[in-house]
Amino acid sequence: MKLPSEFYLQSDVKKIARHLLGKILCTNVKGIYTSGIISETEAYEGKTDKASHAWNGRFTERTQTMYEQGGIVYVYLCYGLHNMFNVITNVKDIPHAILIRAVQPVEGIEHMEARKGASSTVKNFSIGPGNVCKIMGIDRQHNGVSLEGNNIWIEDRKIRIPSNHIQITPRIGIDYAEEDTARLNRYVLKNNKYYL
DNA sequence: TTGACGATAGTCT
DNA sequence: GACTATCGTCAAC
Repeated sequence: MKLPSEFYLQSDVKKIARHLLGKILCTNVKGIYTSGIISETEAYEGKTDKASHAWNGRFTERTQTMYEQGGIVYVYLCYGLHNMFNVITNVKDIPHAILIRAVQPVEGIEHMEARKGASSTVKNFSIGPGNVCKIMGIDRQHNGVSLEGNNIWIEDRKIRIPSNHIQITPRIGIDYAEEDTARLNRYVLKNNKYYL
């Protein structure tokens, strides 16, 4: 059921981002198991993408995770308080990443509610990259963790997403990226109450 | 060593 | 719809 490591090694990060829709993101943090269907992703195309932390080959202590081989997790802090969860793809030294922006809660919903301190019926309960991390229990301790391990992984439960249920749009929240802001790298599951 | 700023979310009008 | 909390990172000094 777990996605094989080959899935993350593919070279087309946009294609992977599209195929992640409908997959199940699972976490087991501090003995608590939760899972959700991935319903929104964004692809970041490494060195050639100004919106990426690794643009133009930028390499720092923080971004070194992105240069590892695909199949690991990249988590970092934004605005001083929000964790962002990314899946690293492609082979070593190609810093491709996919930001998970939204999920649809499946298992362990009561634990998600406890983590967030709110009912799952509230608007935006699981929408937005910061919220995804919060309800799934993901934080910066998980940076660099393998998706083949038993803390965070992604399963294929054979949920088929018809291509006409996928909406492709420009990415958001990256106005600083100049011309790359307009790239159509965002994939959203349509007809789904768990998306905006 | 320091300062400017961000792949946001929640709150208040 | 606008406003701001809040701090790790990074690049410049």
